[in-house]
Amino acid sequence: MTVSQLKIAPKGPPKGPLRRARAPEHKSQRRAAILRAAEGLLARRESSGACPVELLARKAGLAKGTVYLYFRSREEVLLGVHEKQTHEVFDVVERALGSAGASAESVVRTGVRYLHAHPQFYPLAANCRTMLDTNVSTEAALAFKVGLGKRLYVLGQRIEEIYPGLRPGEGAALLMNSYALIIGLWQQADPPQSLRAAMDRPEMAIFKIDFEKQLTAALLDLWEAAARRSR
Amino acid sequence: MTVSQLKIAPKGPPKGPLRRARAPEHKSQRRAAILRAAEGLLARRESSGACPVELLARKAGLAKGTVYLYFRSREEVLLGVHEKQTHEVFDVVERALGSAGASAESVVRTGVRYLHAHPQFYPLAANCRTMLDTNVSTEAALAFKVGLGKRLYVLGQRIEEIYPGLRPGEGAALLMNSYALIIGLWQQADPPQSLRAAMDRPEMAIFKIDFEKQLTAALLDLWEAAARRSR
Amino acid sequence: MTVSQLKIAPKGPPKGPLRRARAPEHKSQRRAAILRAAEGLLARRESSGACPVELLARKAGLAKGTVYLYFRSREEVLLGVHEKQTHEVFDVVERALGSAGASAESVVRTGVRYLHAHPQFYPLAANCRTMLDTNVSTEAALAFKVGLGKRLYVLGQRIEEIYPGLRPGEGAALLMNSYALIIGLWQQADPPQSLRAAMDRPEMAIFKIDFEKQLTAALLDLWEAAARRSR
Amino acid sequence: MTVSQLKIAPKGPPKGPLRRARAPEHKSQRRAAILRAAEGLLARRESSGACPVELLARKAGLAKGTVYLYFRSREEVLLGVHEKQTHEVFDVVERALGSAGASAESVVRTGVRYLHAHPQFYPLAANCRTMLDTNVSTEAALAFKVGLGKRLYVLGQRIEEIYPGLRPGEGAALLMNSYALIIGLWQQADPPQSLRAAMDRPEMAIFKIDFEKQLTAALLDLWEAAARRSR
DNA sequence: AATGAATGAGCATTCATTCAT
DNA sequence: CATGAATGAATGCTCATTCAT
Repeated sequence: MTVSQLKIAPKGPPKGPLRRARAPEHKSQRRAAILRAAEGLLARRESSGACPVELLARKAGLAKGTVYLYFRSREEVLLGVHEKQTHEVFDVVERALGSAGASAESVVRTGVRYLHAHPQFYPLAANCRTMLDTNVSTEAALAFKVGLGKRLYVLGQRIEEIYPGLRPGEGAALLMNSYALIIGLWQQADPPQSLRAAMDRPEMAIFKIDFEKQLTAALLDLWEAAARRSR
Repeated sequence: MTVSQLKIAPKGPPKGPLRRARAPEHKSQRRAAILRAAEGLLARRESSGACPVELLARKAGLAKGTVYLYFRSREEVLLGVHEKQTHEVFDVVERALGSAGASAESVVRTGVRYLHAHPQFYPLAANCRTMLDTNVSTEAALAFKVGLGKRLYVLGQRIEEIYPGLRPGEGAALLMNSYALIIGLWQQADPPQSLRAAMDRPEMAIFKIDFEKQLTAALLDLWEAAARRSR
Repeated sequence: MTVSQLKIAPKGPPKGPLRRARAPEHKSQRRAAILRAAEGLLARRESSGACPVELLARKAGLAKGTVYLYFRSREEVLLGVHEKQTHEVFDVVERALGSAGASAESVVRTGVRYLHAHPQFYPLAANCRTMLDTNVSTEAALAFKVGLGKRLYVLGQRIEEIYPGLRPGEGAALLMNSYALIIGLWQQADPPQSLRAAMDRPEMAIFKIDFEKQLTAALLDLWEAAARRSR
Repeated sequence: MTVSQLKIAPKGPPKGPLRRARAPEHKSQRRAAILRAAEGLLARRESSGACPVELLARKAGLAKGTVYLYFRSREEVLLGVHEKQTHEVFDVVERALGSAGASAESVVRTGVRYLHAHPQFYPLAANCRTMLDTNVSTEAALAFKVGLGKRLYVLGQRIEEIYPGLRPGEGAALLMNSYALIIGLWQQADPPQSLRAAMDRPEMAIFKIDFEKQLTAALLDLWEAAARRSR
């Protein structure tokens, strides 16, 4: 083994070329597979959005170029992951809102519990604005936003049914506020990598909060204020 | 005009001969000048935080290397800007809390009004978590956080004086929640560059919110919930 | 001609469309081409080993990034060149040792003659230690050294066959000493660029030695001393 | 302490400006002090020649700019250190050659013993050629070489007195060969930083030589060959 | 469709040297 | 003379994206 041969040795197990996705449903499957792989990868990475396409692809068992057959840019992959995760959160909230005896408390607690179990949601959500500003086509950004808007609309209406005094749009606003609080509070509460070790210092005590508890309380404040307004 | 400046035609605005900052107070001025230049630059840039050091330096009328005499990395400059802006917000809140007849409403409105006049605060604040994770020394991250924590503590206490029923720490938590809501809601409400043109479509109507109004309302919900709890 | 090459006029020699090296043997060829290009470049450069990657790449008809597909760092390219040259020297010595009637004199003269015809060997060899200390992975440094060691071992044994009285290892030591003398003497004898013009001054006469002659004589002293010891 | 103040805090103990060196002898003293400081610094550093001027200056208790009052470039400082060390080696050899009953063996052993006690000599000596090629004025390079040449001449003559059969110049050549062997063998034998840990592997055994012993033996071979020739 | 070799713009950072103070 | 702030050229390397195979 000479010096220059070092970089040439095959990096992984020799992969044969993947079976080709020809039918449309196969394409969707592959797209989803990429998103799933990316999600798994981001879950482990602390650096919120930095993630070379090479890694995404390898994790999905694909070659780099293949990713670009399904997404227009790296950021659109990440946006896709974020979109998926967001809709999953909305799914949970939707079910909670639809269940018998749904209340602000039950919905909020269900949502927070879900997020606690799926923390990979946070970093992408926190980076979403930056992503949309960077290398995402208007088309993709629009698709993402419109999809989000629809859910906000539908779920907002359901909330307005629960709290009949709310004016039109206040349900959606409540959701948006909740979403904002979640993202914002995580950004404050989750210590960055470089501070993990320093969190035990007395000066940092003020930041050692019980994230879930404080979030739940604040969300309930928002939801109950809305409820009160509707009476 | 130094020798090396003569070699090639200057690329940017003609620089006058730069006075050297020898005295500590001059150094502080220069440091502040860099921060001010960066702030001005970021205000114009949509890409929330990305900004080549070369540009920062040129905007400040300095050479690239000079920036590194005052900051350890590009990210620490940005963190410095964010720190400055955050303390300015806290200053405003502090004054509002200290004025006679301070109420949740007066404080919240003052804060929101200030932010409305200083929108350059938002993008950096939204990116703060990412910045802290990227190329910022533990030392700098700690200095930033500790400084923030102190203000949270002091102002939190003042809030607890206004609302005497609050338990210790609830004032700071209220501030943190407010901060979170502000950042989070801006991220949702401020349309990214690529969507500016598309905001008039009907599908996007749900996102065309009156940011200040909705923020004020939500903040008041939080603050009044705290007040109610303290009774 | 790729799209991006069209954007700006090419800075260097016009590049034909580069065939992609997919098969392992093509990769080896490309790797060898980079080494060859680097070797050629270094031969012209007096600065013994400094050479921007950009230049290496251009000389090889490649883009900068491509070099990093085949080598981990600039220094590993140079180490690769040095490795190649060193093995070529060893090849020559090996052949000389294997020929009928091989003697210290014949081997030494053959080696010196080869070096005389390939002076590009010297500057890299003289810089080898520095290279290994700078930006070379342990892996690469090890590969280089182990490869070298094997040849020293094999050739050392052959020398011990010629001089049967040598103790095990003395053959390799003789080679190493010879190598050391070659490198060391070149460093003394080859005038640096800045002194080329001054070599005719009387004070410098002492350094105007007949490099090949003095080297040959000293090497023979070493080899014959070994031979004598073995009797 | 805010983020941006971090880089401005004074780095060392506050130094008053140094007493000015006005008289010529003071200048020499300062020059020597810089060389001494640099020597001390390089002794600790494994990376042979890399050493920011800032560090050199700080180690000497001076400001960066002051160094440039006494040397034309960083490399000329290093060359100065090397020159100093080389002359110290020659001093030792000179004394050994001058002592009663001087023999090849006594001189060689004395020299090797001295080097063993002053290993900081090696890295600079090994880098000398590169230094002379990089950023050293012809004037400085010439001064260095001429000074070296004089000593080679004087000591060479003394050797020729000991071994009366040597032809003129063979004494100096013997010295030069010895010097070459020393430098060259150190480069082979001293493992670079990245390989320190790997030296215990069996494949590396061939390089785990007893440097002093092998060097002494080889030097004696050279010197005794010269002696024999003179008979 | 899939691959991964090739590309090269982009950028942070270092550091020798200058020169205003 | 001494200082150290200011300079900016120099450069290694990454990585998103393209496109020949």
